[in-house]
Amino acid sequence: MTIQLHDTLQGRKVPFVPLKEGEVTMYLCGPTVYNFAHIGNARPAVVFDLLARVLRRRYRLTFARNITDVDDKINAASIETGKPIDEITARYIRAYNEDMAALGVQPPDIEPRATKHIDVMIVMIEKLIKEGFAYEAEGHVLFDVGAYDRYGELSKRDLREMIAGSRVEVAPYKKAAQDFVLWKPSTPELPGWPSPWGRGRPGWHIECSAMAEKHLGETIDIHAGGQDLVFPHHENECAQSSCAHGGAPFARYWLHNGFLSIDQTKMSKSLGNVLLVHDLIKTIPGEVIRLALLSAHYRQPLDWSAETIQSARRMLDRLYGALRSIEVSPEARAAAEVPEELIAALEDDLNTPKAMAEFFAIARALNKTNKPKEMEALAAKMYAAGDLLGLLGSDPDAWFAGGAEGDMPSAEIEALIEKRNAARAARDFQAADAIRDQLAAAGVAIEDGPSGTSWRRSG
RNA sequence: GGCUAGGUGGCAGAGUGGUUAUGCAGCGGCCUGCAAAGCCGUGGACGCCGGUUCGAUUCCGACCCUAGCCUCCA
Repeated sequence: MTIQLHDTLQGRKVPFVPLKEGEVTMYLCGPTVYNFAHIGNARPAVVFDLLARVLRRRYRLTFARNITDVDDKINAASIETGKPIDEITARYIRAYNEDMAALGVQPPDIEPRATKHIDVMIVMIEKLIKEGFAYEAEGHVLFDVGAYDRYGELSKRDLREMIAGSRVEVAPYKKAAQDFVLWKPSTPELPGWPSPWGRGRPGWHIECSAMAEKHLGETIDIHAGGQDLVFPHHENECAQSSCAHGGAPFARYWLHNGFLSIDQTKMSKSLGNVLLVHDLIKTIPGEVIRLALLSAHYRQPLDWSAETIQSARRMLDRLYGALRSIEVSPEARAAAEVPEELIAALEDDLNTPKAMAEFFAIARALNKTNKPKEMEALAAKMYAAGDLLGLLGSDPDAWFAGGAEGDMPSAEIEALIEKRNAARAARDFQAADAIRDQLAAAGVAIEDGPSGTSWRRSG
């Protein structure tokens, strides 16, 4: 079975066949580094990290995720804080990578920065002007949408309707309202680079086109990002790249993740409900956030709430619970393979809910058996599945010990359990239950099993 | 207004032209000193109205509702 992916351009799920056999190129629109990443930013990072892991099983993947480090929002942040632009971008690039790492996101193969690719952008813009797809006007260079007859194909928009419905005031130097900026002039205070059109800076869309071309070639296999980038960002990238490359397709598969809402409402600064990953990971294990983001299919909308988090935590409780007190030798772990059904689910347009159902099926099989060898093999299988999904990276006991904030130190808990077990051995159940109540009051739940008593912070 | 996605059991969330999603919660049982965890069993669903069909939650059409985009935004 070939991998199936939903392509936005074709509007349906299609078999994935890379351009070059055995090799895949993928580009994901990364962050604009003017602030910490919020939970909505984390969704594409996590989702397409998983896709990268799935693709790497079969192909040699080159995965690029850019960093936009020249942008009006960054300039605004600099003016607002009085801090130099470099300091701001360096800070948030580092924070972004730390935050994503906490969510189990593996670093991409290439992390190109816009400011390091100005020369490539200028070459591309020159080419677009030369070929008649762009024009210069008052220090700006604009893409001439009218010169490209396939504009609107990706976002399924009719150009005429867009002009009619345009709500933006059209700059006087534009030939047409929908023409977009490739290059714009900078004032002396703002970042700028010399160019044939004077000192200036690139427009947003050209960055991705230029960086994708430089690192992945003229036609890339997969271009991914959030649904809201389809228009105008990806439509414009598509137009620029295709026109600069003699009509060659820019991306062969366009993947877009659905939107994330917070308590059923749109996340926005004005509502004050923007949740930063940086803050969330202070109280919620990164693994919980990752699983929560993967708990719905990537193209579906996902609502983020206390319940979403709780639910992901419970799922991990169950998975870790199955693995508790099972020793897995390195040999067993090396021999273990991810179950085919789970891989099949992921290869079917990244059906993570189905994959999780398969994951739970192994957990159930493991809970059911009491044959040591089988248990070890199943546990090893779970760890293999966890490696693919970017989950189960902790030791099970550590997971339960750290599940929630507790004011009782682990050593004290262990001591009380020992005391309670002594009481149980003496059949003094009243004393034993009193200790259990005491632990429960401190947020610690205990479980008596055949191999002794285990505990967890229940939160 | 236009475009694009959706509307599934108490909640989250897959999937399918007729047969168990899965997780959490509920109920019954086993296990346990009692619990918990686990296991077994169980109830409960496909927005509304038509159409196609032996049969539709699944296909087709209309309608209602929701979200995103159309302006910076993952």
